Amino acid sequence: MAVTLADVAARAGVSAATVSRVLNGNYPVAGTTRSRVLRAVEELEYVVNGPASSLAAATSDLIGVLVNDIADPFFGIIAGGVQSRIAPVDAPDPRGRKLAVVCTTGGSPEQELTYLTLLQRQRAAAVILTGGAVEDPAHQAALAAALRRIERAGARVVLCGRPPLSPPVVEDEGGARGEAATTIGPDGTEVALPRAADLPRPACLAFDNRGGARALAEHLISLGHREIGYLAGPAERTTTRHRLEGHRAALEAAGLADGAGDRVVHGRFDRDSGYEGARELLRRFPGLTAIAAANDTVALGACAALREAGLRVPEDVSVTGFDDLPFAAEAAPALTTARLPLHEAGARAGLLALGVEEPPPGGVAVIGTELRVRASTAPPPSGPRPARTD
Amino acid sequence: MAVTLADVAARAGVSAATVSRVLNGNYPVAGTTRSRVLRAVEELEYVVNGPASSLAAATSDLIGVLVNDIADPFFGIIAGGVQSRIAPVDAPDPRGRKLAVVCTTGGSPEQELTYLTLLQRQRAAAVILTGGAVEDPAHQAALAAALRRIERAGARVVLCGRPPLSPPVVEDEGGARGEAATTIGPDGTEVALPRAADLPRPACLAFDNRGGARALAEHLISLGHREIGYLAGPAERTTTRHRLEGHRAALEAAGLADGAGDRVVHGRFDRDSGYEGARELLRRFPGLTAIAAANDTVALGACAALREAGLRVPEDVSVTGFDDLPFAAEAAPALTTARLPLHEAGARAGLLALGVEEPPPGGVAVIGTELRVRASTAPPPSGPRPARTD
DNA sequence: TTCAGGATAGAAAGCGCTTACTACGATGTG
DNA sequence: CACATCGTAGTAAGCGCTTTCTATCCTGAA
Repeated sequence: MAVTLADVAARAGVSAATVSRVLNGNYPVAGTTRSRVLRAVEELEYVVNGPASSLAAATSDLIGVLVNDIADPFFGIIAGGVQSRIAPVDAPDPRGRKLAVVCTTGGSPEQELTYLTLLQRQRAAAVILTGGAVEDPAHQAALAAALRRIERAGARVVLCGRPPLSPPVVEDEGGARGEAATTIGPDGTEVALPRAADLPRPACLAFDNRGGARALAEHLISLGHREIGYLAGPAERTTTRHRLEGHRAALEAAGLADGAGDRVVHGRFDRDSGYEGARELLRRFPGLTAIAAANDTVALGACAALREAGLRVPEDVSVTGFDDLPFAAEAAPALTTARLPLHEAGARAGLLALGVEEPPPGGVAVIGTELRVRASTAPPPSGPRPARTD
Repeated sequence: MAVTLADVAARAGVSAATVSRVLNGNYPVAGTTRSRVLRAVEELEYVVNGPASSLAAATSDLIGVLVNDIADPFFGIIAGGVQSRIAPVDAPDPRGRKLAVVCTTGGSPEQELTYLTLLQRQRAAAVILTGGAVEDPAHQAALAAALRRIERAGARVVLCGRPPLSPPVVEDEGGARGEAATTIGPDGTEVALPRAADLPRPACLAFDNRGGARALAEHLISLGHREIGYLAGPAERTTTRHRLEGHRAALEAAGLADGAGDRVVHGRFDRDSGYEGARELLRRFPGLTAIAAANDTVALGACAALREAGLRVPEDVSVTGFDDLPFAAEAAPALTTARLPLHEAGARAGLLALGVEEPPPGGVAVIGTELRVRASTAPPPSGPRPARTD
C-alpha cells in the first residue's frame, strides 16, 4: 500500500537499516550512500510510519496538553506558549518537532484522568496539566496515582498554573500503625490516600494567585475603598481559594472586617457568572464601592451588570480583574488587573516537557503577577450613591 | 518493562488474541472470559500500547487541526468545536475518543506543509485545515499535492473556514498539447500546476466572507455613511480578498465611487494593525465617517486609535468588526459585526473528520454570517462633515 | 606484505498489537 | 446417529520500524 522503508531501501540499493540510519541521522553513513537514500526518499515521496517508529523506539513525538477549555484565551495563550517551544518554527529540521495533543477537560477531574490514560496509551513523551486543580482528596489521590503511572511509563509531567499535588488531609499517623489513610472516592469506593512522601512531584509552575489578588485588593484599599465585594470562582478549585485568600489577607491587614463569606459570591470563571454575581452582590451589599472579580472575564460580566444598574465604572464602583488577557486592556474602561505571563509560562512548561530545561529546585517555581492599574479603578465616590434606576 | 497484552493474557489464562478482542469489542467473547480478562486488565493496570495498535491496525486516533494561532480566540473557538465532537464528554466509553493534534502554522504555507507531513507520518485519521488560504499558485499547487498524498494515505481532509483549493490560474489549454502548466515555486524551482480536474476536493466548510462584509457595508451605507474606510488583512489571503470584495460590492451597488485601493489600508489581522491602519486612514482620508475592519480584533485597535485622535465611536466615526468574537459584545461601544458560527463550524468539521457526517453535496458548504448591529455604528455626524441625503 | 582497527553497511531479532485462519466442542437438523 | 453449524478461542503471520550484532572493506602501521 504505502511506501515503506524497504521500498526506499530497494530503490536506493541499500538495506532498510541504512535508510533508517540516514533518516534518523544518529549513525555514520557515507556521503554518497546518504544522498542516494535521500533521493530515493524524495522520488518515492516516502513518509515515515510514525506508529511503527514509536513502537520500535518506544517513544513518540506527542506531548499532551490538558486544558479546561481551549476556546478560552487563558488556555489558548498557554497552549500557544507550549507550542512555541515544542515546535519551534525557526528550527529548519522539523524532525525535532513535537506535536501538541490538546485535550479539553472542562475542568473535570474525571475527564482529566480519562485523557491522562489516553495520552499514556499514545505513549506521549510528556503531559502538561494546566489550570487550577480540584481540591477533593479523592480526586487528588486518583490524580496522584495516574501521574505516578505516567511517570513510571517514562513520560515527563509538568504542572502549569496549578499548585503541586496536595498532601493528604489526614495526618500521616496511620503509617505508625501500618495502615494507610483512606477517603471515599467519587464512585463510593474507598480510596487510599497517598502518603505525603509518595506523592509524585512533577515539575510545577505555580501562579502566585494569592499575591496577585492581594495586590489588587491593596490597590483598592489604597484608593480608599472599604466595602469591597468579591466575585469568586468555583469553591472547589485551588485557584479560587488562593485568590480569595490573597484578597482576604489584604482586607485583614487593613483592619477591614470581612468574615468568612462576607461580600463574597461564588460562581464560575465565565462572563455570565460575573454578570449574575455582580447583581447579587449589589442586591446584598448596596453600599459596595468596589468589586474584585475572580478573573478578567468575570470582571467584564460584572461591568455589564453595573452599567445595567445605572452605575458607572469606575466613578460609582471600581472593578478589578485577574490574568490580563488581551481584551482587558481594550475594554472600556480598561481593566485594572493582575497580569499573569501566560505565554511565557506555557513556553517554560514546553521546555520542561521536552526536558530541555531542568525542573526548578524543589520542583516548584512560583510565577509572579504584575499589577496593571488601568481605568476601571478610582477612588470611591464621596457623595451618596446616585439613585438606582430600576 | 511495561505491562503488555501477553501479560494480561497470561494472568487471565487466555490467549493474547482474546484479550485484544475483549478490549476492542468487535468480536464475540463469552461473558465469563470477558470478565476474567477485564479483571486482569484492572489488576495489572494495563494500558494499550497505542503505537503498536496503530501499526497493526493501520489507523490512529489522532486528528490534526491546523490553525494560524491557537492563542487567537477565532481559532480557539473553532478548535473547541472540533473537540466537542471528536471527543464527546458524554460518551461513557472513552475508546471512541479521538485526540486533537493542534498545530500552529502562523498562517505560513510552508509550516502548513510541514505539519501536513508530520501528521501524515503519525497516520492521523483526518486533518482539518482552518483559516484562510494564501492564494499564491505555487503554494496552492504544493498544498494540492500534499492533500492528495494525505487522502491517498487514507486520511480525511476537511477545510474549515477556507475556500476550496483554487483552480490553476493558467488556462488548461496546455493539456491539449500534452504539457502541464507550471509556475515558479517559493524555492525557485518550477512547480507543476495541477489540472483543475486533478485538484483534490476535500470536504469544505467555507465562510461567507463576501456576504458578511457586504452586509456590514450596506448597514453603514443605510445609516448614511458615504466615506467609508476599510482596514483590510494581509493582501495575499483569501479571507482578505473576499471580505474586501464584499465591501466593495456594497459600495458599488450604492453608486459610491471606490476605485481599487481607495480608502483601503492593508495590514494584519491583529489589534496593533488596526491601530496603525486607522491612524493612516485618518491621515489620508480626513473626511471618513466610518471604518470597516477586517475583523473584531482589528476593529478594537481602530477604536483605540480613534479615541486617541479625539474622535468618538460612533458619534464621530462608526466602526464595524467581523467574526463576533466573545469580546465584541463586551467592548465599549459594543461592536457591530458579522457573526460567524465558529464553534458550530468547528463541530461540523469534527463530524466530517470522523466521517460521521457526509460531505456536503458538491463538497462545499457555505456557512453564512449574521449581522449583529450594536453600539459602534450610528448615522454620520451632521455637523462639520455633513452627509449627503438623497 | 600482513594485520589491527576504523568506517560502513547488512542480517535479523524483536517492539506489542490485530486479524485472518484454524480448531474444537456444543448445538441443531435431516 | 451423522453431519452441518454456530459460538468461542487459539495459532501465527505480519504491520514497518529500530538496533544489536556481525561482516566487509580500507587504511595505515609494523
